[in-house]
Amino acid sequence: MKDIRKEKSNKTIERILIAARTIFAERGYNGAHVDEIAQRAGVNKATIYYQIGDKDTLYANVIHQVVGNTAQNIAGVVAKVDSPEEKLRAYINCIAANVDKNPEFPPIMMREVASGGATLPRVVIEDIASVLTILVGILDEGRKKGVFIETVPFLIHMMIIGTIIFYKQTQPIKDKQLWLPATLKANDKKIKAILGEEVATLVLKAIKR
Amino acid sequence: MKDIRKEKSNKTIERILIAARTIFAERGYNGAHVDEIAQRAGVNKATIYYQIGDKDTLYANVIHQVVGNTAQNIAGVVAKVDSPEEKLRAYINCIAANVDKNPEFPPIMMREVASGGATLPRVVIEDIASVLTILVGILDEGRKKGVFIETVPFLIHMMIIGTIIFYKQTQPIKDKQLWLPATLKANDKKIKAILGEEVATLVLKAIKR
DNA sequence: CAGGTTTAAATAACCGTTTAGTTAAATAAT
DNA sequence: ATTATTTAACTAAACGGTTATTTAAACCTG
Repeated sequence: MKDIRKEKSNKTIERILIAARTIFAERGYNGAHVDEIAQRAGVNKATIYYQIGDKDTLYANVIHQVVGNTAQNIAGVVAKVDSPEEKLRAYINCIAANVDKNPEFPPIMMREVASGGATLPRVVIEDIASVLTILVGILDEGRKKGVFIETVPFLIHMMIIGTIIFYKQTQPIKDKQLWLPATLKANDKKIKAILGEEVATLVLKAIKR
Repeated sequence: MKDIRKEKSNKTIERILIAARTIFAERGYNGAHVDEIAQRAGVNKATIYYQIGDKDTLYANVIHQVVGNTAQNIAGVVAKVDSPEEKLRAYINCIAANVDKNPEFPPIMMREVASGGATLPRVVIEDIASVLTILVGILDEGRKKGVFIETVPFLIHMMIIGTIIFYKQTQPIKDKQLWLPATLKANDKKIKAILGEEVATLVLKAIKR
């Protein structure tokens, strides 16, 4: 027996969270206005306060939804393959796929990092830590087996995530501008679909013994 | 015949710009309050409007000061060496050095990218384009000489700048947190001084034929 | 009608910008 | 040289628009 009221309010909450995610991603925390989120969600502003709470709480919900699932995905995907190379490929591809599915991830994460992670909820920080731990395991195993050189895991992770996020987020900026030489716009389309593979190839080549 | 008033106002403008740079970097455009900048600079709020103009103008001044000089630096440094490998090393090291000298660069650039570069002044965009053009030249020459593989220059640039900026900006966050495994904190100090070299080595290894 | 849900309207704090006025240095007039 | 006038630099206070949050009334829905 399903409670229709609950369903309705669930739908309302859903709509609010989707609108909030979009607008927080577009304008950042301070640039996003509750009025605009309400309008976008098609609800009255007060409904947000009734269903979710104040702006901080709303933002925490959004960031948890956006960043939260990535960690478990990675753990699952990496466990499915054997060699360190394959694991690293899976790791990178999984991040790229998640960014792809979640266009709000890059801007939100960027602004979060830019402000020193001051507002990052504990949960999210733990997610990131667990992802990092997985990478350390992969790199360590590869080094022990003699297939990877000695590396600084934290730097490698920043290389992976920095490359993916920056590329994804600057792509639209580049496309909108007419100022750059044709050489740059050339090999563009063919990458879009396989950014993860491209990055994986580069990183693997960089750290292979 | 020296005009004491002029000297005084120059010092005032300087103080305002320094304060503004710090606070815009810390909090972003919307999070930065003119009141706080004035307080930090030790001047009355209205002085900012008298000497510089409104918040937009103030921000444009800051971003120009922070991003402006990097482009010319790179061009100069790259021209000094010969082989594509050396040129790329110089390119990467120059960016790293600039980020090092300019701690406000990462957060400001990140937020700028996050918001789709909507507020980037024309001048800054031209700077970035000229830097990209230099990289295209290096990669092209390397490929023609058979020392580099075929690459997507835009992706390589995002790899370089993404890695450096993300690493620099996440370092303090990481250090403040106690949650992560000791393995991660290990090889840390020895990198800090030579981040540029480290990134250059990785990128070169990745794109060498 | 009774409960949860949504809404329009009100509130209050905040923050960018302006204004009107003060201080003091530089220049002109006596 | 002393006084008067102009000008640059700065300041305190206020203005006005914006925006997060609250309130109380209307609205469903069972």
